Amino acid sequence: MSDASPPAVTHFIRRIIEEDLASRKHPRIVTRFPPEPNGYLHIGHAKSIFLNFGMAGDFGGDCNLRFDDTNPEKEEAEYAQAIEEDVHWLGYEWHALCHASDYFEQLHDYALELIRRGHAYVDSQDSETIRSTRGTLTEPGINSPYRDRSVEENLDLFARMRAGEFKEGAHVLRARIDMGAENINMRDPVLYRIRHQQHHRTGDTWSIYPMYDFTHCLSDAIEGVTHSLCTLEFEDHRPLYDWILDHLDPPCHPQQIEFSRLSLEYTVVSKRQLQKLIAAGHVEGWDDPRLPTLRALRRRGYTPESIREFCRAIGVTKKDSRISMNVLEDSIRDALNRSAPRLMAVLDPVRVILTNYPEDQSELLEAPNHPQDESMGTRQVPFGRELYIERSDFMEDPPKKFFRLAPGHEVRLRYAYFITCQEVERDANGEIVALRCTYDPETRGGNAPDGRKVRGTLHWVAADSAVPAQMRLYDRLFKVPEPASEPELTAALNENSCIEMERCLVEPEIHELPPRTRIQFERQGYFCQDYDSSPEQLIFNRTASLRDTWEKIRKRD
RNA sequence: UGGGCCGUCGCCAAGUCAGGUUAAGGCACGGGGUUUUGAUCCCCGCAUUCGCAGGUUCGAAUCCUGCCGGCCCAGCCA
Repeated sequence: MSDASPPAVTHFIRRIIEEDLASRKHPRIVTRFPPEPNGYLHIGHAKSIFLNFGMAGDFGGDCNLRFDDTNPEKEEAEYAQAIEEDVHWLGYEWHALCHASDYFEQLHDYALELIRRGHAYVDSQDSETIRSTRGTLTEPGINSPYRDRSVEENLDLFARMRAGEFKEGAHVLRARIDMGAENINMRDPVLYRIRHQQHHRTGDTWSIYPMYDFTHCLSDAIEGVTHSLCTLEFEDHRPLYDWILDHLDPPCHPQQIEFSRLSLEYTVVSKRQLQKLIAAGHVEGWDDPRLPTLRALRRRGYTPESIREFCRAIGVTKKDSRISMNVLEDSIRDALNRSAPRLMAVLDPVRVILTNYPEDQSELLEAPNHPQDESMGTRQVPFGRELYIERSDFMEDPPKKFFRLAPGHEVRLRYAYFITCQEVERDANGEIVALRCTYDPETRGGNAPDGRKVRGTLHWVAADSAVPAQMRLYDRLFKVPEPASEPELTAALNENSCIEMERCLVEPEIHELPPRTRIQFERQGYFCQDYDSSPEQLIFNRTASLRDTWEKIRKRD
């Protein structure tokens, strides 16, 4: 239980920054996390947040949160709000909260300058024509007939585009680069398009909106970003990023560096696919605990530090990769093992009657709240003649390696007594309704004075004080590691991704803990109360199960 | 088939730019120990080999050449 923070992981971006600082290329670094406010953040965004904010933090620089809000038809203030919350929840504070839309006027000035320098022109072809004249991967494009308009005409047309004189699609502003470029992004890319749409921040003041490529590099430059970190698919855009900055006089020329995006096994992160699952009712919403969105992980019980640890563990490279769920699970188990107080809860109860325990007697037994951390204190657990244990902890005809309860077997009830099963009671259908057991009064607390050992220790709750609860046991959403490449996404869904246990029982101590406390129900896993939970109707989400070696052995044999 | 990028253990990933003896670490897996959670924790094992084939060199995962495999790009999306 050391609290030494894990060593910083070295990677190529960290090394570039170290070199730039050492060479005094930059006295200090500035990064930015630039989401488009058109959806909720997910675990993939966490990697980028961790990288951008992490590098700034590690080197004493700044990281801005910048909304890349250049497309009014897809963006909403609601998403921006949620993104701010999620970044904060992950544990980060931005240096400045920025919006690309804050730069619309400056961007427009830069566009004017590009036109004056003869590097941009207004094209009046329709989008269909622009597409068909762009060429293909192997053939060059052909010049627009409007490519050689005079600067004056371009300026006039662009001004009228801004003034809203034209309908959408009538004209666009294009960079004048090279229709024969091998890199398709350099074939006179569109810089501005006409959109008569309400923008969530600028309202109807603009009827032209800048494209990503024009906006991003200049926004970075305006903010003094030194290292513009983005994912691999923008690699082909870097020449354009540099071209725009090289053909204007921006305050600085940031360096774009690309890294591979995160993909996780057994899940999907694309907005389109998540939306589909929600719309079809396969999950409850954007914060359904089975989803990889940050809101969902939070609801499920993941801690911000466990997600940061996950991001640290996976590293940063340019290699396409798919991370195993085990890594995510390991990070939350590690965090919660250290911090979660322990309690007992029985998910699928079977009654136990201690035939030799006095009627109407009860007592309180002391139990530590954490087996390795005494500072977490102890609690009193009520015990009595009638108890409940886990149905799966009893087998009438057990295999040899089963050292839980069985007829004639003696086991320990954790922090309580040794008990021995004497009799099995069944109802008319043959269902087990109760186990009649005897207890050994000499073993109070869980140790036998004569030194005899038992192999099994079971969790339990007392019948008259246990608190009813519902538990939701989550598992991977899909049954295949790469659902996104499945022909039919929904066919790959794991039908057991959420198992609701309705008749669970929790020891009464639960009422002493704050509702969002992440706890370990011993031998079961880590849980926390769901948003739907109330003191009258407790509902728990299982964040992660415990490692289960017995289950592994059982399956193997 | 144009351009860009990538290939080190089942999954991640150091190391590659400035070649130097037996290729970090994590997850997973296997074995053992401690244990009142079959949890945790601790120990041990886990790539004679770095996509493949040649070449340079006293010496190559690192340099050169040629292959093979994978990802991305033809939105007035980001």
